[in-house]
Amino acid sequence: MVAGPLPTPSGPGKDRLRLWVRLLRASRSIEAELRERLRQEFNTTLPRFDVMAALYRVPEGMLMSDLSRFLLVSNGNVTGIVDRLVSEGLVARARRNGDRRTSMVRLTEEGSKAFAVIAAAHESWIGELLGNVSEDEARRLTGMLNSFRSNWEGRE
Amino acid sequence: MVAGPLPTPSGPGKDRLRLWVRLLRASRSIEAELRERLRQEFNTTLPRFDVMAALYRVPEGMLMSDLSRFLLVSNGNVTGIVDRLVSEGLVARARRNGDRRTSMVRLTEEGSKAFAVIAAAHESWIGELLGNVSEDEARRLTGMLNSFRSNWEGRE
DNA sequence: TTATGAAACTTCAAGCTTGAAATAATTTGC
DNA sequence: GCAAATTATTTCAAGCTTGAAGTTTCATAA
Repeated sequence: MVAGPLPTPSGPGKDRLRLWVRLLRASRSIEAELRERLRQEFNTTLPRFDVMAALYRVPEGMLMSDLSRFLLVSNGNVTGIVDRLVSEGLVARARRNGDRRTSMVRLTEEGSKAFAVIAAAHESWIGELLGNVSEDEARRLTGMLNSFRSNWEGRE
Repeated sequence: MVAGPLPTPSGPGKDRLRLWVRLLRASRSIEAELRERLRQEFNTTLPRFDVMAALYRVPEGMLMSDLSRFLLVSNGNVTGIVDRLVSEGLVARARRNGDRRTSMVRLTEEGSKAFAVIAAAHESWIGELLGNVSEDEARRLTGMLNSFRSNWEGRE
């Protein structure tokens, strides 16, 4: 995945392959740095941050399945992460009257406060780590990344 | 990480944050698709593919530590993946005379043949999944991604 | 009704991943 | 030479991740 043959290859499709390798290396580097800082500064993890970020947008909460779809991870995965967040008092499950299979998951008051602090740091880290990209360039890159999403997304 | 607040936020730094979210979602989607196909078609995993791809470039082999640096994963991680590849007969460890702490890890004949087949499929998958990106656009995107690597890389 | 199927979750085993601690071998400084 | 520091690797516990199998609840319809 990450490898790029050393005598730089050429041929049809090689440019896309190279793009993918770069994309993956970029996101892995940034992820590694964020994970490290989240651990050092806030004693938390990236998956927990992801879940809290998703919930922060929606005070009324989300279903487990919505959460898993939104975060692009499996159902069973979310169960474990939410379990840990619940045991830390940052997240709460609320059984619903209508459908007893589902439960709304939401940030607790404490979780919401904690997340706001972490999110502020997170945003400034991103600003630092992507500092070489101008705001304008960032917008253009974002647009280009959008364009190739449609190709495989929404198939499941 | 993946979350983007729904009432689209604005302000200084928001464009970089949005870029990061897109970048991460893009690479996660593609990774998920590749992982699925590697499993279905070749009964293997992304980490194993990564290790084999790294080794394929260098017939004489790599040290464990070079492998871990190259793949941006921890040392202990590589140990486990290489262990499994060795038990599958795809990779071999060779103790060196010079330095008995280290061992050269290389693809076996079988591993090399197997990888060539998988790599061809992989490249065509990438061509398919990034089909919306023209070759020209791919080159430009790659260049832009390069530009912001230097900002945090090579710090450790 | 009531069975049949679908949907929302959880559980589970296997594998991946990390950071820290442990081992072993080499290098450095005295 | 030899202690101390460094380097290369493995081991380990904890957590993340997946796909598959299992449970409970709901929806459909004969």
